Amino acid sequence: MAVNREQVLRSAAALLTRQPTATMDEVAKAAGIGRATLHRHFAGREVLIEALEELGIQELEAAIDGARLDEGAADEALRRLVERIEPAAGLIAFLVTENQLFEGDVHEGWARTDARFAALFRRGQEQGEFRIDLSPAWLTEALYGLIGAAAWSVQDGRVAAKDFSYMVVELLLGGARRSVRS
Amino acid sequence: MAVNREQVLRSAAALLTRQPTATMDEVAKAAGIGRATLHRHFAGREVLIEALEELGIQELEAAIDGARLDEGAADEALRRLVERIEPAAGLIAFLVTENQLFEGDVHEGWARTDARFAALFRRGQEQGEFRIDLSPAWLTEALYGLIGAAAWSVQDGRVAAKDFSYMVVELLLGGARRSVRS
DNA sequence: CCCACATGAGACATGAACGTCTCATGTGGG
DNA sequence: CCCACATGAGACGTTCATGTCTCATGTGGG
Repeated sequence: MAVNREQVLRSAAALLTRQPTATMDEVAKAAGIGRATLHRHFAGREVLIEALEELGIQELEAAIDGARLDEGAADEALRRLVERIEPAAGLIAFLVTENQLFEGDVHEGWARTDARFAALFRRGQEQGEFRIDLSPAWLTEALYGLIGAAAWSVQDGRVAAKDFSYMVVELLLGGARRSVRS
Repeated sequence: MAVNREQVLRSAAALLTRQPTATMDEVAKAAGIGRATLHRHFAGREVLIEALEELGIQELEAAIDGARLDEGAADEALRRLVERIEPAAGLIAFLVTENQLFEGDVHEGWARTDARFAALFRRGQEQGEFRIDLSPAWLTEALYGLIGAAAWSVQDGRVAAKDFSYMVVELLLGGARRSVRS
């Protein structure tokens, strides 16, 4: 009887990832509930987006935790990270774009994840694994960008879904990893 | 007296790049003209976006032409390309996001530029400069993604504007260029 | 078994942006 | 100099999504 909040959020995330401009009515339909019920659980579109942001950050932080970024080689840690991010890539891409669109204050959680990403890149630089001429801040932004590009490409069928993790990690690592150069 | 269409498009591009959800009224204000006049030149928001798309593709193709992608080493060609794209990066990022949002048929121009990008990457692979385990299609998407990430980062002041070209090219090339690996 | 309560469907009001229209104005070209 | 014409300001009607409300319904728990 009682609506499963988690389930509603999941279906909303899935829909909005594909169709960011979807109506509250469409979100409700996608969740298999009425628009009124949707409003009873999420007072408005803004609240719904905030809840999705909460969910996305939660999953992102879970991925970071699970990847144990401070253990082992930095490139291996990055590999573990992207693999764990993949399931939430679509949602992350949606939220990043959403944050780009509206100038309202950003959720504090993003600062936390940004810092943890940057810390990984900094560690890699200090240990001599990553090149130092690309700042951790840029590498962090680039990671978000590549995740979004890959998520959209897979969604539109331009590239195979199974290659997601490989493509992102290999492209980013190749650029971030210090290599023999002339 | 007569409104300068080009100038209106430029200011609209500048505004929408920063604020993609800007109103027609805001676009008009930004151009220093009345909303009615804006409507006289661009029948509706959709028409305005189409005109901006035309402008963006035009600049992108001009950048591609100027970069002479089929001359010299592929990595140098890519370097020339990104340098010439930079001035239009914000507009390109806006248009790519816009295309991602709406499911309406995409402008044919994107297929042309995509093909020329992919051709460059393919040439690099065939000449042994670029690694072959990342498809030209993915490298093309990654290039768009990195350009967008860099444009937004610069816009928000997270990274320095002068580093734009260097950051994009170095990260993308490092990943695409075949390097000594274990 | 029965009632409380969450739900679904839909009506209704609101607000925002859009597109159209009118009219006064001022300038630029003939 | 004078008139045609593009412009600016704003009023107006329309559409669309949103948010609120009511009411009938059906189920689940006591």
